[in-house]
Amino acid sequence: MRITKAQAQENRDRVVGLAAEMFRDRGFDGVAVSDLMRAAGFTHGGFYNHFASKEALAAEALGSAWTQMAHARGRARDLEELLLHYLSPAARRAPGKSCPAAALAGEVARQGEAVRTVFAEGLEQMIAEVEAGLPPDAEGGLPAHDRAIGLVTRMVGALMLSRAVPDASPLAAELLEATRRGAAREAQDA
Amino acid sequence: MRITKAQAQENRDRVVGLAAEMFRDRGFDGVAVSDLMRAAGFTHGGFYNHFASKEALAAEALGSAWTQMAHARGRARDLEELLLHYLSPAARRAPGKSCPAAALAGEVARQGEAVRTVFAEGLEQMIAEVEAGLPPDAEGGLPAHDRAIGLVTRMVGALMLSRAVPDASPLAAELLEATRRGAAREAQDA
DNA sequence: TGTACATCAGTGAACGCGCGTTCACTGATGTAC
DNA sequence: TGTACATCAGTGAACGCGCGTTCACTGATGTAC
Repeated sequence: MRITKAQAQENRDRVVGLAAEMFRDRGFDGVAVSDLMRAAGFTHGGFYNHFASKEALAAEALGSAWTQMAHARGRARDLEELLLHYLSPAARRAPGKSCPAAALAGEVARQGEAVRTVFAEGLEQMIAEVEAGLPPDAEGGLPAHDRAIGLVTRMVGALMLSRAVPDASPLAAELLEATRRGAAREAQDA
Repeated sequence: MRITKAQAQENRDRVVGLAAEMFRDRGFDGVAVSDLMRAAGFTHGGFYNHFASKEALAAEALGSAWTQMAHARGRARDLEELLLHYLSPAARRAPGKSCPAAALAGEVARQGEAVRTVFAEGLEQMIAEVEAGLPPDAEGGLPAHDRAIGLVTRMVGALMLSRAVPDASPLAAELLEATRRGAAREAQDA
């Protein structure tokens, strides 16, 4: 049953990519190793040929999710367009294809150092990119770094809270829309 | 072994109160029914004399956590003092005694309707209280409700993200401090 | 280039463990008279 | 007020189940000659 080294690498990549999506959708605890391997088209026994543990995969999958997110950010022309996508009802409905922070921050806080470090790196990069898209500091205004942190915490908080509230609740949409208005204003004029 | 009705009610209350703290500290999945009952000084078998299921308790405990939080908010003299407590390193270190939203929003999104409804009610109340503490609308500024949502999403997002990042990471403190500065400014002048 | 053998990705059964929940039981409390 | 019995909060063993991880095995690939 041995297969090509290239094929093995491809299989491994598929598992990591699937994990990046499934973990965001259902949480780390919500995805069993056997679920994941079955989704990838394998039996669960082979998992440990590729990964030292489920937590080691979690760290890798989180990194992969951040990379995907960074690409999605790159596709937006400016901060306003980014906000529109980030805080869309579609993003709310599809955590698996959206921001890792909004989907996993709560669980990451209870994970080991490796996972948290990867989380911090991705978050730092997100803040830096948002900061780069901001208008220059106005006198009497806050420095761009503070403003970037304010925007990112608002984006993540709003998406997360909107998902926690019942789908039919007016709050679900309101959180996204109000944050979009408030954040867009900050993205334009300091 | 039967005990007084008053004693039984007291025992039940103790379990709910403990659950409110333990769930915030370790997440719903991180607290076993037997853990909880042992912490309350009982064996686990009696749990179902009081609660229909673990999820039913989760809904009640979340309500209890929100009530505690509302009392803590009431103790703050103004929005700025509230921010100072909410975004303090002490709050970061003690999720069990802090905001239910920051501790549980991610997991709540994957819970049943009952839990999510209780979550929405507590969040709505928090937004309303923050709104009541805001300065009146300035012309050309955003309405107070939008500003309140902006503040709450920032507070929750910042606390949550700060906890997800390694304790030693500069980001952990930076997220809290930058958000405190930015939010305090918004709490004062529109 | 061809042959012999070591490697190792994937298989599927098995492991120990902790989980949520159920249940027969106990005995002090609550209640009907 | 006193007595007889039903109630039910708490006990602790047991349930079925799914989890992360391990392991002996398979057989095509990779490698040494």
